[in-house]
Amino acid sequence: MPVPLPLLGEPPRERSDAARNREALLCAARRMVEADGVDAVTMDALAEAAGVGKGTVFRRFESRAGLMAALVNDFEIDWQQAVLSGPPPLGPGAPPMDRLLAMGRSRMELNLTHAQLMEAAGWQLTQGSAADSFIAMHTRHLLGQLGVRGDLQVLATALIAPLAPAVIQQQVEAEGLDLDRIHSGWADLVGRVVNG
Amino acid sequence: MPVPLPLLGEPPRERSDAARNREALLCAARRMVEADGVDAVTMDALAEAAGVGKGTVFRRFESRAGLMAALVNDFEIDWQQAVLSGPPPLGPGAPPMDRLLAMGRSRMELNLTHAQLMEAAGWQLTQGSAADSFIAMHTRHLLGQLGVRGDLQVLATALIAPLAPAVIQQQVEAEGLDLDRIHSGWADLVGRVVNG
DNA sequence: ATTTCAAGCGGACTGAGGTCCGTTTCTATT
DNA sequence: AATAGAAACGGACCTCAGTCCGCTTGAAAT
Repeated sequence: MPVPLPLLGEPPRERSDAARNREALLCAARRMVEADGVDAVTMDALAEAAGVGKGTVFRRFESRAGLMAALVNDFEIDWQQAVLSGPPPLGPGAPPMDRLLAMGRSRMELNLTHAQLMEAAGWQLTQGSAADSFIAMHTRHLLGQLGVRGDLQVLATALIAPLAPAVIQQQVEAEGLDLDRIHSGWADLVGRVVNG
Repeated sequence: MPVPLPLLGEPPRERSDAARNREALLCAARRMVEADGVDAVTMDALAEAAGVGKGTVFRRFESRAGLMAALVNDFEIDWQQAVLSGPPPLGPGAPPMDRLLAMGRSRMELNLTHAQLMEAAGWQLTQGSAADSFIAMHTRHLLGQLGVRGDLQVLATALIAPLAPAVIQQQVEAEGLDLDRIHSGWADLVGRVVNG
């Protein structure tokens, strides 16, 4: 019988009860975040809200940070889709510079909106994981199209660093700047890099 | 009698036992960090090592992050001194561009060396506190001297962001880049900004 | 339908950060 | 030297992330 036949290295597929619990946990977590904020999501409370044991929560998500990363992942997927195949200027079709500036703006907004969640996700996602890797790649790609010469890997990393949730949040909430101004400054920076 | 006389708003001076305990705690903490790393510094262990109660630790430093911030503060003071009145090119006397590049290099090294400590200090210091404020101010000042036009506050923040401990650490430990390369890339960025 | 057993489950338990409050100690004043 | 009261102290106590292990269950094979 043509069973899914476990391909080399593929995890052997999730059991149905496991899948059900994972969904229940994610749903409950989203509800709790929406209702009472990120801090209200304790692992015990989440387990109870989802009607499972605490051990199950950790089995599914490893840690609190892992859970938060899973929540952030939804937005991340959408955003990557928008960049890869959404409408211009964020998506393909617009001139590279327009796309780069749109990416910066869009990322600032995303990072500001979900700053708390991303903070709670910690290293699991904020730094060093697939998300950052994707942005760096894309930025590098656009810089290349714009004819920028130099160490594009390091340059791209440097250009996205100011978009980090903590940096944006600091500027908005402590220094009282608005996103327009921050984006203008960043656009200025990008402009100088491209025309340097 | 010429008592210190409490100047308006000055905190009323620390009691002698409090000062003694603060020193004992900081010493013990430094020893523990050196001996077994940042993670080994638990509040209970620290209290016992310093021979005080746990409540005292929290009275002095508010939180674990606050304690770590106090430890980082030592290095921070030294660094700020070096920038303000140390030998060139980091200190005054060298051309602004030399100073700026030296600042970047020096800060990268500092942030990489104490990445764990700074991470543990969290928002207390990594973002939004006096330390960042000082660097931003200084960067802005140098950019001004270099004749850079534009929103210097935002521009300075953007230029400093890639020096953040997490960013440097990520590049060195996960991407395998060395500090020379990272600094070259950053210098390139700065050069483009100044000559843009 | 029955068997088998890996995967999943739950909740008691541990360890660490942070709080509280009754007790002790410093210091200013008389 | 005695006194008063504010500041500091200490450690029991609370919450919450994370672990462990004996029990249960889903699904593949007979």
